[in-house]
Amino acid sequence: MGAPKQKWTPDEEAALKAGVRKHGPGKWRTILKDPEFSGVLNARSNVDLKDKWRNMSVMANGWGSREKARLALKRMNQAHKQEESSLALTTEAHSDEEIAEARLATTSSGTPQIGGSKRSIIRLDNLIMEAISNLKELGGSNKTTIATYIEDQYWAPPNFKRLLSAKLKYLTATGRLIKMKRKYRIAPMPVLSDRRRIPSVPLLESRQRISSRVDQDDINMLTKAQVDLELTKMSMIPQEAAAAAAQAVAEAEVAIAEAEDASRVADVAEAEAEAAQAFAEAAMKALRGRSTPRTMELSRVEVQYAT
DNA sequence: CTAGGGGTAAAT
DNA sequence: ATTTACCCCTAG
Repeated sequence: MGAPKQKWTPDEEAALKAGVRKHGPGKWRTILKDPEFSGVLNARSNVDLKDKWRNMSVMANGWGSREKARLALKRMNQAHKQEESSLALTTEAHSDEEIAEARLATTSSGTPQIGGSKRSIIRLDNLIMEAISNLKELGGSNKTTIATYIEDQYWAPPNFKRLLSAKLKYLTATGRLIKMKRKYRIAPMPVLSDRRRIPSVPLLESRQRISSRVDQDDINMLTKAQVDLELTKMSMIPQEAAAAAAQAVAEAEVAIAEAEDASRVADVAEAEAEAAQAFAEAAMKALRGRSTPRTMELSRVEVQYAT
């Protein structure tokens, strides 16, 4: 019964992801036949692909379709304050007997190991790290290369270049990236385990007594590309995300602009947090418009200076 | 063939 | 105990 097990290799996951990106979710058979992926996925069946995709989605979204069905929701977020006050995200009434709990769980798979209780969100950080390490360029990669990688690997918001710049700058300032000549390399991780011989990493130096808004959950950066999962869940997120993303992106843009202007790294970090969220949300809904009409208007006109 | 609902069992 | 991977089955 059960099955001996056979963990999915990163390659397979990558192939699956790529396949879905190319053919869209649900075309398992097609993906499997695609000579591009058949090499790696020849050991998997179409059903396996489906199941795997399901698992990935569940992880990433928290509500693929399975867990939500009727099983306990255990403990979930609890620190969602006021968030949807600006946009009336009416949970939509699908006129169903089913629970319409299809809201955007700000939870993500990060599993808030930190008591910070900040809204854990997808971080552009990981995307950048992944880009650099995947590019494997000796001496590092420059901004353009990184941008290109991320852009055609995922979906990038219109102001992505700017976000990336701010982000790169921030990462460099905090010592997580090393900038040499025009290239960025990943700094040797200080490691969160024990080991006091921390390399000469300037770590925090620019955050003097920043308000408590910015906390670092950045020490996260796992080896696995968790980001993949995040962006991989692109099923059909409610269009609610469109509006939210549009606004978030706009706000983040403004915030970053201001922060850059004031040369305050800390604020960039904060702005980045929101930008990352916007990025992720936008990515989810834009990656594949399968059943979603492109009616999403990214009106960035309703910017509100809130900070 | 695919989506999903249900399982079992191995890994962690 | 939870996750993860595989299987099975049924309705479209």
